[in-house]
Amino acid sequence: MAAKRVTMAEVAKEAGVSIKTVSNAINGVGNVLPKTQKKVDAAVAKLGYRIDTAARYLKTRKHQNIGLAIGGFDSPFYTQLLEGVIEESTAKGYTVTISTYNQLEGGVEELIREAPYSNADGWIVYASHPLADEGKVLEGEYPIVQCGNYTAFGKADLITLDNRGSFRETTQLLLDRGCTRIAALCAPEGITRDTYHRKDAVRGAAVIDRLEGYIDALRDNGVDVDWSLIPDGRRWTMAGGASAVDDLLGGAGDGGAGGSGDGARPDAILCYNDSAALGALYELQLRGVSVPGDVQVIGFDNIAESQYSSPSLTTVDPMWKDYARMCVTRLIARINGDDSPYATIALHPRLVERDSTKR
Amino acid sequence: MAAKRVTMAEVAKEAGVSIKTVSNAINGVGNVLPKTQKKVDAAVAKLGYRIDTAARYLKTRKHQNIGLAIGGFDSPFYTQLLEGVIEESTAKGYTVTISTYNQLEGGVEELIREAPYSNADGWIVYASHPLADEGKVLEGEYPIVQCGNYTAFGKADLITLDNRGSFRETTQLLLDRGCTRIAALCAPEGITRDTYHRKDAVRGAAVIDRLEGYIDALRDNGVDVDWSLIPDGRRWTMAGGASAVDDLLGGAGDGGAGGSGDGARPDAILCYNDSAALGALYELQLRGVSVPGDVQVIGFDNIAESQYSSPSLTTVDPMWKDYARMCVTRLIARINGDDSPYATIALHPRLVERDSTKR
DNA sequence: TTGAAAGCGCTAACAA
DNA sequence: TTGTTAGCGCTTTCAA
Repeated sequence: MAAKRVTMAEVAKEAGVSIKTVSNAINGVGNVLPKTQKKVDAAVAKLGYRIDTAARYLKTRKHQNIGLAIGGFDSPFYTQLLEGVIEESTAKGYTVTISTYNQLEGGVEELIREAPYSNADGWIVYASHPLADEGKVLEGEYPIVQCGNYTAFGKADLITLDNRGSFRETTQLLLDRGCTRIAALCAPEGITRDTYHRKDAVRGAAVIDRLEGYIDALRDNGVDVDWSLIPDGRRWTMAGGASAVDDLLGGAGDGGAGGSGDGARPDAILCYNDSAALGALYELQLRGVSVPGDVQVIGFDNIAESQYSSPSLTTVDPMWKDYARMCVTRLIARINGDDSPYATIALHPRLVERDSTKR
Repeated sequence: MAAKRVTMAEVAKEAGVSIKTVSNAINGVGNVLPKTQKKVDAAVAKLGYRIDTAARYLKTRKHQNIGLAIGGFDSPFYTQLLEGVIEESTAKGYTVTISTYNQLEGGVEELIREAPYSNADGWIVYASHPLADEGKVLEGEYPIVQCGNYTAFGKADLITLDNRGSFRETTQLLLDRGCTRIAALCAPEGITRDTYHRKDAVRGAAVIDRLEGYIDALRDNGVDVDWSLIPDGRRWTMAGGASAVDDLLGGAGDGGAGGSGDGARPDAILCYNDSAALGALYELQLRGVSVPGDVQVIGFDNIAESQYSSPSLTTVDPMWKDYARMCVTRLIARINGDDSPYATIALHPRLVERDSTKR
């Protein structure tokens, strides 16, 4: 169980130098003569010495470990964030502790409050909703980097995605290619022509941002928003996407409510995620609608399945690895004393063009 | 950055007792008079004291942290394992360190070799292939619990899934319901009627085990194995499942090699995972084959999408939470000195019946 | 039942 | 450039 047996003292004895010299040699601190370094290195190798990080912490107050907090694992995105965080942290000499807050009574806030007592030098916190009390819990000297689609109230660095800009660009691309009836799947529950002005009441910020980007582009181009092309309240799943298409094309749904379908058929469908897009693809083909011939389809997320669908799905890659890398870089800077003003960093996703859109 | 400011000494002073007493009171060790306990509790609350686990480790050699090692995040299964491990560990007062070994030059073995020098009291290692050197790296006194579909060579506890038994039972169920032509999707690359006897050369143990369970059941019932019902070498993806169905029904494939389709159409399709099953479902319906009317379909994994497909997918739930719980329980026992003989624990999955099979 | 003091493995002043 | 020494915050003998 106990694993660290060889101590610095033993290495020092073996090398015939003092403990301090061993410490210096190992940490590359101060000036150590090449021969001394060699003697130490040899002793370390011979004895199989490994530094005891917990003992080192007692003096340095640094664990060389960073924490990642997420709600749970309900979105495939978490996995990618985690993967990126592990890679980047490992590369920078940090280990990773992971914790979920969905089952905690106090939620994220409780986790953040407990963070200083963990064995992590700082935490990356993915917030799945705005923090309570205007992010009061972020105040303090403990390094926290927040990420996700909600504000950090200027009380911590925030890594986020440019959802709005991304959807605006994607919509613009379709417009540039001559599409005139671009559908957007799907608006949050209850968001329709009549309720759009009350959108602030909706908590799913990413959805709203994406919808706004879509609307921005239409308006930029003098195109009126046709709300019959924006079905609301579907889940972002294959079934949700399929049911929305069902609505748009005016057929009997397989689970969704009856739809409108008052206008002509859309010539493009912009989806809030890939699952919905795959469901849309499925439903379109079931009805004999050609993709991309009759309708072009674009997803968001670039999940693995999207490149194997038929036709393969054009989608927006959020570049989670870069996202994760940014979180880690920012956090480590803070851990090392960076006290520059907190910043919001909105990463811009990249379009991955495949067969579901025309060339 | 440094977070732990209040020390035991301060608590002792505040409570008017000695450090030893505070230690005893906090850890529930020895006999502490109720009044003394109260005084200490009050001081702890007043000062906001939190024990410094790193300092405690110096004496106890226990980090109260367990490590989880996986290759990467290429399978949704990893996420579920991780989630279960976090829940169970947290419940037992352990934090979780996570590490991936796919990018390590030395692979799992390297990670296991380094494990004793980490800040974890033991590691749960998911092996995605048999360990080199007959698991030699497992020898030593450091607690490791292996999990996954490969042997631990009797050198560590192994948590695994009863893949063979599960497929046998599922096949039996279909037989009991009168199915006579049950297809199995998909055999590993190169495993056919002619090469089956050489199956030991194949490294994907889970696949072979599942295939054998299927064959077991057929033989138990005196049914000959019809290899035209066992397409080989597909990826376990939607596309792979679709292409296999394409083969079985004798059409032009969308990526797979040309198939046989020499016999009558299958009346049931048993899939090695849900993704393939969903692809099969898709392809069957595209061809106007009714599910479950003409063909019953069963998946494996119980991924989220499977309950939203149409028809909803009958599948086998590996019960990852229980699996994870078992890993943690076993590891903590070992950490606490359990030195009973190493055991292999094969968990039995549970059938989740939905609409893709008849009632 | 509680206290005093030593020491876990390491780093960092301070000396030499 | 290297050695000596004093702790970091905790647990744990050994006494009281």
